[in-house]
Amino acid sequence: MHNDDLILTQIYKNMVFTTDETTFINSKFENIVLKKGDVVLNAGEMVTHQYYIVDGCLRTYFIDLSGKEHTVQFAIKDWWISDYTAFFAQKNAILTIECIQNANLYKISKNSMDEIYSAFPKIETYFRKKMEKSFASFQHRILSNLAKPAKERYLDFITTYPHIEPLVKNYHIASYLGITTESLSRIRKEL
Amino acid sequence: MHNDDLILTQIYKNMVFTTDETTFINSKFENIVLKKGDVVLNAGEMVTHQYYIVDGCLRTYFIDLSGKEHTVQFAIKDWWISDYTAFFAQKNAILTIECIQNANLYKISKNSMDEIYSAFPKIETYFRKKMEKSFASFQHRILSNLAKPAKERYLDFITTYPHIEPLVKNYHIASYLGITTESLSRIRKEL
DNA sequence: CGTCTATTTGAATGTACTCAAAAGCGGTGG
DNA sequence: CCACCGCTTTTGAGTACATTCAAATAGACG
Repeated sequence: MHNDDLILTQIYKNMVFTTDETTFINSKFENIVLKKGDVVLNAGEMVTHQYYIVDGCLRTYFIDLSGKEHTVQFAIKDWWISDYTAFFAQKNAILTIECIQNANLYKISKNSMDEIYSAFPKIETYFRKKMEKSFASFQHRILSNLAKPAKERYLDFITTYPHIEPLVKNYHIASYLGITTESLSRIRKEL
Repeated sequence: MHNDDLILTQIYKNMVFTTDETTFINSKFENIVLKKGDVVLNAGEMVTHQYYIVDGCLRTYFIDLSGKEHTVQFAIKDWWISDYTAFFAQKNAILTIECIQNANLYKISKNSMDEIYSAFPKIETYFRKKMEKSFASFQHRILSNLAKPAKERYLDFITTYPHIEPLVKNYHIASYLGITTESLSRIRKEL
């Protein structure tokens, strides 16, 4: 299989395109290889792209006024990642995107996405539905943060994302759960 | 102006439709009048509709295992409200939608939305963008909950939603901020 | 083995919580 | 007009949980 075909078969599963369409869409993607520790996007920079993860693990985080890091999202194989708030509005990032396990990505610009949307309404539908799922998982996380104590949130995390847990450090999980590393350590001791 | 025209001019501002299109879209909406205390949707029920608010104020809330209420969203004039997680997936609600100030709504079913989407891709784009904004505000709230102490979250709330604050009780705000009424009272005393 | 990073442990502190009770506010009916 | 009732907010005292800061262990890797 030709390398360019790989993008579409992975990203737009179950969709059928002509050769011309395939060529058009593939021309909008660019491959990137990252090493652990690499930063794809720094807070403050203009956000022009979103990233599809072929393999590896990344996270987005936010640094608050007191200097503390807060992990917003982890992302692994077959997930999309960006600072979406800034991406949608074409503004400067408040999040930093960092590679935490060697990764292989495809990036695509917002402009290219918009071109694809107008050329292929099916893809807009596909992304609207993805967005709806993200919306649902964000809402679930808000409820979880409001309603559950740290220990249960930790248990939820490791059961909901069993594939992510082994790829990330405990202090990443702590910053995702909104607690300190020390508190997470104490929670883990109780289990 | 004929009453039916009102729906479209309010909801789909800046979009132009023919008479037939207007008739088609308007036929999908149904008007509802609610009084303070009325419940539009109960947790556990199938979620088939979303609601556009012409006037009044509603909220969605979640009741956790210990019986505590957690307000997920407030909504006023010109906002949409539903249990979107359940609405998108056509599942049973985990949220309850309650009217907290006499309200006038238009409701529309998911099926009707899908029909409108396929007939008018512009409307799908419009809703995708709305979804993107909701996504952004949810993310903002997650960051805010993780990064800021209760006092700042309260100040953020009253400055971000000055039109909502006078319509809701303090205990609603507390349950939105994730703190108790007593804590909110103490925070307010300090200001 | 030594160094760097990550995790754990301890002790003191602080913030928000629970439970219980008092005060404030708004509307209704006598 | 005022007394009463229900609902909302406030106050107080004791408690629980997570935090901070500092230091000790445990792992990973050259």
